[in-house]
Amino acid sequence: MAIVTINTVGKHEDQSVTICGWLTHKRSSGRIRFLVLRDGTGIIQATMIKGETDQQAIDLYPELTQESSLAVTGTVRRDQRAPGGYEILVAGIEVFQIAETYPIAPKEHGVGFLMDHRHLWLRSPRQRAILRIRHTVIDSARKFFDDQGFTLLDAPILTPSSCEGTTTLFETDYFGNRKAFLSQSGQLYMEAGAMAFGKVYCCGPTFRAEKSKTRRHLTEFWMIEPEIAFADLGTIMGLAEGLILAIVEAVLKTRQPELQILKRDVTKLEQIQPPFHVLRYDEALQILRDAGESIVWGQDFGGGHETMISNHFDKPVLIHRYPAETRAFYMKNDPDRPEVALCMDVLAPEGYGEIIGGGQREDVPDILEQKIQQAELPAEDFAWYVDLRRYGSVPHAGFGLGIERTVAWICGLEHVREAIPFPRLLDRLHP
RNA sequence: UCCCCAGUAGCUCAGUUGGCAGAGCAGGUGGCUGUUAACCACCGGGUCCGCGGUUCGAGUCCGUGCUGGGGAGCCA
Repeated sequence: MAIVTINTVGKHEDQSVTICGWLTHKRSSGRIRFLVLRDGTGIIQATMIKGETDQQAIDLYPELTQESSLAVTGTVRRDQRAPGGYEILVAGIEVFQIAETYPIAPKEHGVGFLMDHRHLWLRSPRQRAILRIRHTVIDSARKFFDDQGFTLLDAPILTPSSCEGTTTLFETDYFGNRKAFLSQSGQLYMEAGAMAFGKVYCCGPTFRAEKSKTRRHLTEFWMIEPEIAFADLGTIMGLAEGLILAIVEAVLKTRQPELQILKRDVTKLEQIQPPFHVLRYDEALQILRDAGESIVWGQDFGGGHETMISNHFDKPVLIHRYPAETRAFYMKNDPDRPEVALCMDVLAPEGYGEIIGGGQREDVPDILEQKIQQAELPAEDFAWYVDLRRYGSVPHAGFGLGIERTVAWICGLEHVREAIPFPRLLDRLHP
């Protein structure tokens, strides 16, 4: 007897199969009983009818609780009344375990309760849809880079000092007399990689010990960060557009059922077509001023500002050449206009905010050293980084794409916490 | 760190002017010959977040602490 998965059950019409899965819920009416099974690939209804189903299985029905693990054997039948079009006419049931009373009832629950039960919440259709889309986002992004000759280069998680210097870091004292920190970006290491491989990217977790408590923030989140040698700001702006297009295309192509579960308006995703809108910081500033915001040149945009800008457009917006003051020390200033940096952000549509940040890196050793000093960073920690400019320095650029914000945007989520299997937030570490 | 909101049954919530603690779901029992979060009847289930105060009387009003949620700043 072949064990088949629910998504392939249609190929076995009128054949006897075994399905291994969990009972999501059950119903009965007189002499007919229904089990709804989930196996990770789909959901199917199993039907027990007196006279056609083994009496032993029918007698088992009252014992079967939500989330009990079962192997159900029976005949695959096409039936209009069954969700999914097919059902199993049960011959027999083998029980792996009768589950205890399951905390997550088929009804609405509060966020706090669901977060406390995240390990079980993952079983619900909505969460599975989101996390499958996350898989596709990461997978398609990696394919995009792989196909263009990038090398995956994993960045370290434990680092001797800050990549950016400003944000709060997670500290560990494991390394004796010197502190170590959890990485907040793999970028500096990708720059070293770009000088070795030409084009590299990393994809991994990053950590920010900021006391941020908003729907866009996680304490631990994932980034995919490409870095390219012999490249300038324009190169990576094109790369960013191509990456987002590739991700959206892959999700639309392979995740329609999941988007449907999420009730996502796919027309919003279908209109993500090239070319994206490209604005200078000054132009974005003008949009805000026209909307009545009193914002002065030199100020960075807040979350509300980003939403206002992105609401002007129906696809992602690239904003470039922000005031250098608002950017990290490693950004190269525009030689034609030194008060702005050769940097760019990509704002997702529908108010999802910044999903990409990047730019061209400072490639002159003396200027970089000055910037490190101005940022009041310990020179010795960055000596290796300056070395990259001493031994064959080249123009190079890269960016980081936030996985969870991208997933939240594509899925149309209210909060990034659902875009990662086990979210770590301010004051939330469990489960 | 700051601002706003909430905390009542396992879960989601209602609880009037301060006057006997409630419903739906989940759980249990029974019924129903095709259900779609099935339905119907019945049953069990409470530190009303903690502490202090006002009052004849507090789930309700006041103070305070804790927990959770939303937002700001900062960021992806």
